[in-house]
Amino acid sequence: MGVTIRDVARSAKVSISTVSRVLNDKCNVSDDKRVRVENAARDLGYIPNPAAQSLHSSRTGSLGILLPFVSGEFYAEFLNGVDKTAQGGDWLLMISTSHNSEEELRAALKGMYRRVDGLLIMAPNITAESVLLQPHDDIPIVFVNTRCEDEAISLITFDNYGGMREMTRHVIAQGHTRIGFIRGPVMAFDAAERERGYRDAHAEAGLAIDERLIVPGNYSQQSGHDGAVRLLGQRERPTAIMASNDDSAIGALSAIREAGLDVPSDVALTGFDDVPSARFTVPPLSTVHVPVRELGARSIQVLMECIQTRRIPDPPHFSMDVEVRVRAST
Amino acid sequence: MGVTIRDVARSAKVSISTVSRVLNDKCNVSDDKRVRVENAARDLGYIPNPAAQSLHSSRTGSLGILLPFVSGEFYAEFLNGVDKTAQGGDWLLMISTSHNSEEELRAALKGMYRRVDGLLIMAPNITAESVLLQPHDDIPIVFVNTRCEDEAISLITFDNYGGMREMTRHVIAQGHTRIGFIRGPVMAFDAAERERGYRDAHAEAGLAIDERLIVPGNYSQQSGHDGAVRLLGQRERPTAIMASNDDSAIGALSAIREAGLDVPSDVALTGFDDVPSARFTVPPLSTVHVPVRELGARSIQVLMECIQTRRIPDPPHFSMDVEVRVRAST
DNA sequence: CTGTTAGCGCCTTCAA
DNA sequence: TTGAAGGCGCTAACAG
Repeated sequence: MGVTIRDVARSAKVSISTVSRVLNDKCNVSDDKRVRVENAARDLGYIPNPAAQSLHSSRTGSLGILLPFVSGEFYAEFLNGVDKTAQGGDWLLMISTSHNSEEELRAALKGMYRRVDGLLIMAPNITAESVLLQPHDDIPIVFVNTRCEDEAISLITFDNYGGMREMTRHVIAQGHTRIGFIRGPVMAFDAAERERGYRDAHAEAGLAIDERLIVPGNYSQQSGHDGAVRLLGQRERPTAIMASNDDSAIGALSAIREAGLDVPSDVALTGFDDVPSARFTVPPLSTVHVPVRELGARSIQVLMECIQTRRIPDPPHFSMDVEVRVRAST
Repeated sequence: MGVTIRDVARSAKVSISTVSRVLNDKCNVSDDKRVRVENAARDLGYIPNPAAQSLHSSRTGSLGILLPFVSGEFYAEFLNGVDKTAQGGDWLLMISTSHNSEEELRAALKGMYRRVDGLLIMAPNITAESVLLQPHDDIPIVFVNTRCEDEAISLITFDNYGGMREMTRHVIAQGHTRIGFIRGPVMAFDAAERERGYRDAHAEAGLAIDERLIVPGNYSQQSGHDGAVRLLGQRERPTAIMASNDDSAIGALSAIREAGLDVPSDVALTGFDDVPSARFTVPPLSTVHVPVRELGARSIQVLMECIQTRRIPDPPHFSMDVEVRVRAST
C-alpha cells in the first residue's frame, strides 16, 4: 500500500539512487534516465514518504503554532496571515490551541517534539522565559504577544500599552473624566499592559482614577456586556467606557443600548484590536487598530528566517505599530 | 542531538528492544529492568522520534483539517470544537486553509500525504465526489458542509436549506411580502441551499419573488453592508432583509442604520449561523442557530472512529439540527 | 554517470 | 525474559 521509491526505480529500470537524484539533486543524471524516472514517478503518482525523509534529514516541513483559547475574529485574522505566509514558503501548519497554563503549553510542546521545525507561540498569560526554562528541543521559537525580557528570545509584539494610552488620551481630550474600564483576563499580559496605558494616561492628565470604574472581564462579548451593566448601574455613571478589546466592546454596546442610552451622546465607547466587525457596529467603533493579519504574517516570516539562518533575528524583539482609529462611538 | 532509544538502553544497561517493550507493550519485562528503563527515559527526557515510529507503523498521530477561506467567528468556533475533541483523543492537528478551488484543495491534499491518518475537509464550493475522483491516499476522509450524494463517503452537514426555509416562513408570518435576500458566495453549496430555502418558503406561501430583491454577497460584513445599501436604494424598498449569514447581517445592520432606518420597525433583519456576536448586536439578531462547535466536535469524533474501525460510519451521512432563534431584529 | 550500501530511530519477529 | 537482527522508505557516501 503506497508506492515507494523502489516501485519507481523498478518501473523506470534504474536504481533507487537514480530516482532519488532525479527527484532531488537534479544533476549527474543522463537525460534518458531522467525522463524515464520522471515519467514513472508521474504515472505511479509517487510522493516521497515524509516520515522517511524526516528520519533521514531530521527536518519535517512543518511549523507548530501554539495558541491560547481561540475565539472570535482576532484569531481568525491572525491565522489567515499565518497560513497564507506559511503556504508561500511551502510549510505545513500544526496547530494546537487552548493552552492557558504553563502546564498545558508544555504538554503541547512535548506533543510537537520532532514533528515541527519551528514554533510560533502566542501565550499572553505566560512568560516566554518560563516556557523555555524547561529543557526543550533546539528548534527555533518565535513568541508572539507574550511577556518576554530576554533578548536571546525572538519576540513579535504590538504596543498594547501605548495603544491604550493613546486611546485614553483621546477619550480624555473629549472631556470625559469618569471613564469606565472593562479589563481583560486577569493573567493575560496584554490585558495588564492595556490597563497600564489607561492608568498612565489618567496620571498624565492629572486625573484620579476611581477604582470602582475598573471592572473585570475576559475579552468575551458576554463579559463586556456584564461589565457595562455593572458600570452603568453605579450612582455616578461613567460618561465613557473603554473596553479592553473589541469583542467586549461589542458586548458593552449592547448593554448600553439595553439601558436606553445612546452611544456616543450618553456614553462614549472604545475597543481594541480593530477586528473586521468594528467598522460595522452601530455606531462604528472607535478602537485601536492592530494589524492582526500582518502580525501573523510577520511572525511566520521571522520564524522561517530563523529556521533558515539558524539564528534569532536582529533585533530579536519587534513591535508592530498600532494606531487609534476614531470612528463614531466617541 | 536528540536522545534516542539507544541512549536510554545504554543508560539503563539493557538492549533497545527492552526499552521499546517497556515503553510500549508493558509486558514480559522484569520489574528490575522496567524500573531502570523508566528512570533512564525520564532522566534523559526521552521522547520517541515520531518519524521513526511513523516509518515503521505508517501511522502519524495527526489529523488533517482542510478549510476554505477562514474568516470570523464561525471558523473560530468550529476549530474550538475540533481542537478540543482531537486533544481528547491525543491527536495533533495539521490545518490548512484557503482552499477554494479543486486545484488548491488537491495540492493541499497532496501536501498532507502520509503526514496524517485522516482528513476533515470542509469544502462548500466543491463536491466531495470530485475531490475523491483523483487517486488519493486510502486514509479515512470526513467531509463537512460539502455537497455529496455518494453514500460511500462520510459526511457531516447541517440543514442549510431547512434552516433558511424556516426563517423565511417566520419572516413571512410577520406579514412581510417584499423580503430582500443577500446571497452568499456564488460557488458555495451552502449558500445555494440557503437561497433555495428562501425561495421555497415563498412558493409555499404563494408569494412571487421579485428577482431584484436577491442581491449578491460573499458572507463578509462588507458584502452585507453593500447588499443592504443596494436593497434600500430600490424604489419599492423591502420591509425585511435576510442575510445569508450573520457576518453579512452585521454589515447589513450598519447600512440600515446609516440610512436612518430602524430595525425591526422599518426593516426586519435576519442572519444565519448564530455566531456569538449575534446575541450582542443592537437589536439582537434573529438568526438560524447552527451548533458550530458541536459540528466541529462531532466531525472529529466521526473521523477518529473511522480511523479506528477502518470503515465509514453507518449511516454515512449525518445532518445536525439547526433552529430558528427569534430575537429582536424581526 | 550509475548502482550498492550504510544508516536515520524505532518496532518486532526470531532465537536463545 | 532477553538480545540480536531485519526492515520501514529515503538520502548520501562510496565504489565502480
